[in-house]
Amino acid sequence: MTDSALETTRAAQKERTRQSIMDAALRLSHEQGFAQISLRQVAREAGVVPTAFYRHFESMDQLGLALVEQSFSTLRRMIRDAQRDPDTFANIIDASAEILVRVVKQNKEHFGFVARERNSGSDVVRLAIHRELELFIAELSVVLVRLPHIGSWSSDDVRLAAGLFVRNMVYRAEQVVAMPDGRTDREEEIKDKARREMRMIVLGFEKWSSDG
Amino acid sequence: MTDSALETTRAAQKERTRQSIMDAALRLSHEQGFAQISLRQVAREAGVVPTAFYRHFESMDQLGLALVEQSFSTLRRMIRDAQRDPDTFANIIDASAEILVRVVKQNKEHFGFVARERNSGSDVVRLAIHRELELFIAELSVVLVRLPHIGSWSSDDVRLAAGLFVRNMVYRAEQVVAMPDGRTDREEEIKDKARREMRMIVLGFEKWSSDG
DNA sequence: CGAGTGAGTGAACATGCGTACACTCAAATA
DNA sequence: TATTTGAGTGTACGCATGTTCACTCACTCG
Repeated sequence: MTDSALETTRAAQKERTRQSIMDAALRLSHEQGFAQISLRQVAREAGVVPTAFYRHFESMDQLGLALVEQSFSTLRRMIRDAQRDPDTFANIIDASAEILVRVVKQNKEHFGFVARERNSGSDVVRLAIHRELELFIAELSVVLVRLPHIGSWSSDDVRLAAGLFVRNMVYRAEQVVAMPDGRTDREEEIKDKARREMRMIVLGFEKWSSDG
Repeated sequence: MTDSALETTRAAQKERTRQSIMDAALRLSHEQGFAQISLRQVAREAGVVPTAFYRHFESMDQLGLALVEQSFSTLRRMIRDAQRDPDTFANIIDASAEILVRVVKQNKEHFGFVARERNSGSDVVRLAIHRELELFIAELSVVLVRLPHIGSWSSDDVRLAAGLFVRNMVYRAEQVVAMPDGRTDREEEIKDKARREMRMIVLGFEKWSSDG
């Protein structure tokens, strides 16, 4: 009846199994891609019999949707933290590069999942990711519009700029995910490239607004 | 013995079958992704018995590599044509947007294949695509370096800029591929967005060189 | 405490898969 | 013309898959 940390109730045990299925799927996806893995593989990796899978998800597609949701809640936490950080407005570029690399490194499975499944796999998973990325771009637009040069732009232009930013961040996130664990030199290199790219884009912003 | 157009020699027939296998794979990939399709599906779609597949490719991976090669030869022809076109230097942005949409529309299967399989599927196909994209970025760098503002940059910066350009073009190419056939309004919209994005990036180029 | 619920089990199934093998029979070659 | 070659065939195999069904038995709740 209590909901303490070491819960042994039925509901808590079910939740634990559900999570171990999701973790197993994330782990296997990392090596083969979500669309390539089978229900039986997931069940095996999760230490559960294939039929037990159905107690938690009605199909692999539903599992995929759950993973999309979980991954993007990580992503949203990232942008929320970034907005709270006072450095963000002082120097949005360095702060963004820093936060990007740090958070992605801490959540490789989730970001890897989004980056990988964004353009492949089942339609339902791909569409869910694209919808979430659109939402993410919309959120970033709200942040951008408060920046010095951008306040006066059309909302269409802001969206376009936010899209450029997000797609570039997703690309660099992919590289962080692909990075071998020990290589902090590669990490600095990626951070530096992300920084320079963002600077190029932001410089474009400035010129854009002064032109028109 | 002659090599006329309607060749019926053994070698010509073999080539025809090989091509029909590649076409079948491209068609099926469009709907399910290359990694999801089976050797037997490909053979069936090509109108050939499964074992005949092995007369032409030793595995699905080898088929995938052949498709990467064929797709990129299309891409390379595109950039070569763009360089020949005198308008390109006069107005690189409008010309690029125009060429991008036109050529991608004419080769949806190939561009779709590259866009889709770039981040998924078998390791060997993914790595081959990334290598080819690096080559493509290198080629574009050679074009960029001859533009007014860029001549004085470090080669590292040129590469970075070329990367921004190529990744954005790949993204817009994806959209053209995903576009329903009749929708020329969507086509103009994509072209317009590509143009504005490239302008933003290029404006960044100008400021970059005046700052640095 | 005693009945009922539902997470997890284990056997069974039809299906599609990759690949091995022995084959045919037209075109190429000698 | 007689022989060789090799693209395409047909059968057969063992294996992994998704889903079904009847089951157990610990936990929940009246």
